[in-house]
Amino acid sequence: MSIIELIQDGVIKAVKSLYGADISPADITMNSTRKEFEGDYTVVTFPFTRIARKKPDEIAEEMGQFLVREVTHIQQYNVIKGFLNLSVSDSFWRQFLEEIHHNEQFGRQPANGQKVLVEFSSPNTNKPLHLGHIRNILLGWSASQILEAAGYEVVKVQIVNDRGIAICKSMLAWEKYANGATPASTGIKSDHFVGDYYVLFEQKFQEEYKHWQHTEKAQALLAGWLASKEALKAEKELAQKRAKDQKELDAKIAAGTLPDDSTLQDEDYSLGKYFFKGFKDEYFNQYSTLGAEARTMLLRWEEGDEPTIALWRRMNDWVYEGFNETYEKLGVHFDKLYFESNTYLLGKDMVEKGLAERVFYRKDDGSVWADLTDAKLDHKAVMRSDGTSLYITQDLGTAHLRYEDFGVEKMVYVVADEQNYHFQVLFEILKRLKEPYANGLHHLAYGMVDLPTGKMKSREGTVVDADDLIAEVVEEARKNSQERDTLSGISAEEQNAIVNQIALAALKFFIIKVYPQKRMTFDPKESVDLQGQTGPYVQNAYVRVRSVLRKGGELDLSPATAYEKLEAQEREMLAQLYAFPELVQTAAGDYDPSAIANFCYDLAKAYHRFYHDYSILNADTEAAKAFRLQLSRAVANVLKLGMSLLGIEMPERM
RNA sequence: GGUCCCGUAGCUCAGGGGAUAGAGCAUCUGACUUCUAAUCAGACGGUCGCAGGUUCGAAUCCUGCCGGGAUCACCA
Repeated sequence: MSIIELIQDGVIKAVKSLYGADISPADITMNSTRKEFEGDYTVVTFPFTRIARKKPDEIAEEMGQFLVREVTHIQQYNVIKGFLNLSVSDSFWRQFLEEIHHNEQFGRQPANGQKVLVEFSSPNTNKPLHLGHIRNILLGWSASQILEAAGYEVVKVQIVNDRGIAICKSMLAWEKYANGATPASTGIKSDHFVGDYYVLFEQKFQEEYKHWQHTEKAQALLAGWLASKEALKAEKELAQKRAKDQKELDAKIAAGTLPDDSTLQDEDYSLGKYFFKGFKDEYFNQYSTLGAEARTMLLRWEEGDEPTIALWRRMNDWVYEGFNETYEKLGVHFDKLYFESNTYLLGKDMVEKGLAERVFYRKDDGSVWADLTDAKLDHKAVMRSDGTSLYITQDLGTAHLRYEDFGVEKMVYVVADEQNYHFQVLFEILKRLKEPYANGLHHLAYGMVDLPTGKMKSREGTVVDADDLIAEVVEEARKNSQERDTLSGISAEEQNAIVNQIALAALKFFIIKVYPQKRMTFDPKESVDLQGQTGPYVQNAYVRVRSVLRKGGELDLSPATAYEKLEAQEREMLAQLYAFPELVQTAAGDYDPSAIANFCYDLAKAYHRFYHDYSILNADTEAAKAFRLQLSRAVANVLKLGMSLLGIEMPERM
């Protein structure tokens, strides 16, 4: 039994013995004692006033006496305004520390025999990875590590969107404009190389589109639209948008972030522009030459045309090579990759099964639907009238395939919160199809990443590239490292490795510490901070321990048993360490890496303060010295494991 | 418009029924002959979006409103 359970048990007995009532652990409010008061755990006695018909202070007093008498490890108590603060005996903490200080895996739970699959990253192959992918990857990796620590067997996968019109655009642009250039011939990182051709396609297409807008055909279409009701609606919408933009601009000027003579002049609120913006897809599909060529290429790909497939393979391989470099820099890897080119036709047998079991119905036009209105969702199409698959059809099939591949009872999808509805629908359908893993599905949704200047928009070129960002934090860490001379004694190679560890700790911690479901603002300047509530701050606590342990050498730690009176700061850290295993379980249950990040920070903070206030190697007694070395080691172990659950490595020095 | 997520210090975020709401950044002030100062201590900074309700007790739970975002395709 844990000390917390012992106390709860004691409280239940106390209530029974003192007031003759039966309560359950759920009726007890217990927290760790606030720093400003003496004690380790606090029982709130207000809820018992009704049962005892006494004042909180009286209850606390009686209960405190009872617990000290009846619960072995409760040494003393004090009462403040109805709060019963309990102190755990020094010997309990000493024994706890004795048990864990040498255990580098303390906090890791034994295998629970369950298997979980985690899907994350899941990029498209037409563009390099960006900041949004980084949040996804870090959350996915971290969630995987946490689940593993909580006892699950974890399978890490991604689904790669390697097919479709987007990659065809890159392929076409490369074929038309590259003159045989390759990543090797240009020296450009290979996924960026492919992305450049995607961008080039969009440029050429825009040029073509602009040109077309002046043709008679285009002007006639515009004139027709201008006479329609939609144009009236659009006019209102534009007027509203203009007013809103003006208000924002005024606010910025008032705040002094923009010069007083700023205007909205550059913005085009004309109806013509509005129309052609909305008409873009139709133009692409019906009028554009480049659009026709790209669609032809997709058709050829679907027919299995050899040269097209060869080009597709070649360009996708470039992309994977580039992605792998980025994954390696981030320190993540996958157990299996699923490719949409293999899975996009899956799910049709599940549609059949669903029809047979009346989970789906067929409309007159042949399309197949699920009626989810009784689950407060809508009707959802799962197959087109021409018998082809939809996105969700593929997801149904892929889920089933994964179950066949791995026999998992849980599946976690790390996907941005814009797809919340999609996953509600997907999970509901899988439940109705009675898939065996249907109750173990979870969508780990996370909010978009904004920049201090606003949303990332590819059209405006404000997307933060993953590789650039990593390079930037490494550079910052290098500069900082050079300003100190702490690494002068070691090889350049080791220095590099450490600088990398520090840089990535800064970046990763900055992102993971935020609760996943929250939209977050990513300030590049703050993300490279190495001080304060940051990854390097936590690393530094670890490094301090390592340094002390190096200096301490092979000391005999057995005198620790003679350490008599623990300091408040020591007890605080012990209580933190004590809570770690349960935190791992909670974080796994909530799929919440930010909880681990915040814990690591709090523990590091407590250690930094302790380190400043007390001497370890020069402690007054051998007992204190041995005890503090044990404590330091335990803290280091937990920090190292905790941070590893976030995908962050700990350097030995920094 | 329906549904979902978010609103806490100037900024970035913790806390998710209990004590006087906490950190970091920024600003200011102190602490390195002593285990790594990537550290520590202090000052400054709050109508926890607003209004009701439940409760001995609400930043936390409920309802309504306001603000921000997402989503509501035989797209992915």
